[in-house]
Amino acid sequence: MKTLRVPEATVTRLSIYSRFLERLDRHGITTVSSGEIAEGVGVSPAQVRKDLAYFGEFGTRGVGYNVKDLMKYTMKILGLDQTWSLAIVGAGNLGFALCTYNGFNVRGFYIAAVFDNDPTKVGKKIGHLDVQPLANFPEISKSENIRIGIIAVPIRGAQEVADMMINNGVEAILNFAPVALNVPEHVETRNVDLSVKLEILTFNLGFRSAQSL
Amino acid sequence: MKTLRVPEATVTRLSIYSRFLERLDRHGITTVSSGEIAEGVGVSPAQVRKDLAYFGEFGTRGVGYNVKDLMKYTMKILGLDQTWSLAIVGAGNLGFALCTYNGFNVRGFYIAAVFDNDPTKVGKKIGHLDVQPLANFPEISKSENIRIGIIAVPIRGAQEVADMMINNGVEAILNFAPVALNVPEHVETRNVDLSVKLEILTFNLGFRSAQSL
DNA sequence: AAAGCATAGTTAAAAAATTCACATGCTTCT
DNA sequence: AGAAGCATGTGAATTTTTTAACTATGCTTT
Repeated sequence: MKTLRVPEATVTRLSIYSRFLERLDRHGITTVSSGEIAEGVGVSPAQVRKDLAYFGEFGTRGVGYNVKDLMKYTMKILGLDQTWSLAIVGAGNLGFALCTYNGFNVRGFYIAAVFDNDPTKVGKKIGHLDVQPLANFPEISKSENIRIGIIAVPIRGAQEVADMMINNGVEAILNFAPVALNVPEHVETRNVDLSVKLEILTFNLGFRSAQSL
Repeated sequence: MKTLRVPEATVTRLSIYSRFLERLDRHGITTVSSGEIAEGVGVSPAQVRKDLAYFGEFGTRGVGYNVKDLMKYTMKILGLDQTWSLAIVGAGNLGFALCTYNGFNVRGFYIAAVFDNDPTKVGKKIGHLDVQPLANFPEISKSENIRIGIIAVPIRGAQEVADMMINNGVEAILNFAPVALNVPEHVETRNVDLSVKLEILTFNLGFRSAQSL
């Protein structure tokens, strides 16, 4: 089998292209060129073509790409031709926001359950969900076929939650706690760190002044 | 002047190192090696040293780095030796979560104001803040010296909000709407896209199965 | 039907980022 | 004081990623 490592940056961009195509489709646009995609998402046309080339040939020379088709292909590649059930652990403000965030549903994610071990939160309603005690995780993750977990607890609890998830069959974790999780090799994790991007901005604001000295 | 472009990945990691050092410091640890930092944040020791080398020599050969000092240096480099006033536009769930998120204060960010033009939201309290109508942005951004704006509105409103921010002196924008903003060259923007990382996970879950066919 | 045009796909070159390996220099121990 | 040990800092090598240039192909128009 042809084993071709796909750069993570390519996957990231694919996700962005995919969303952009969705938007074009909603606007009734049927055809798009690599240049237009590039312009729309802020990369180079060559980059767009190169990224897509990892996965096949999706366009028509001289014409461009069929929006609907390419959208479907990209979603398929990203594994979004199925619905993924998610479990969120942590029903604080962040957990709450994630639960009510609409962007997930649109992309085929379904938040199946929210957990917290704070007794003042357990039982509270978030949208159509009741906040569950952590003790219910094994049962629910099984019945809902949870393969992806989201950690929205403070640093101190994050590793413990991760371990618990993994013990219950979770294969991938999206971690909002700013800490590197220690996980077995077969488990995928990615961190979302809300202040990193902000600090890139402050770095650049400062660096620019330094440059002009 | 020595002009040395610093890779964005380096800045990203610097932010992560910085937070890790903060944590070590809170635990009373005074000295740390590149290897320990690397282990703690999940990169290679050489990477840590290389990243730091862009900015100077902060360690002692044979010993390592002084935690407190390196923490201060990294924060200084990131521009966090001052308090940054932020304005959030969008008081939906995400805006709310961002307002109440504690991680920002810790790193020297201060949320000075929240805006929304939904009349049902204006005037509501989020923490100590009243949600302001967008019309108040010019006045408040001036009096609070807002240089960084956060966009937490849906796609459709994002560009308009960005334009408005820029017209009022905002120099950097953190954008949570999944769309590429069109901004003048002197304005820095970064997007935070909550579903991209999730889609990297689903890609990897699927790709792994594909590999083992 | 043929020619021209536009854009995808591909290969090669360039640039960027990471890793490697070692020389350097501080600290400690004898 | 000297030697040994250890971890930094750095220049070179490697790998990865991006950019650019080129080629091929399908559509449209004449």
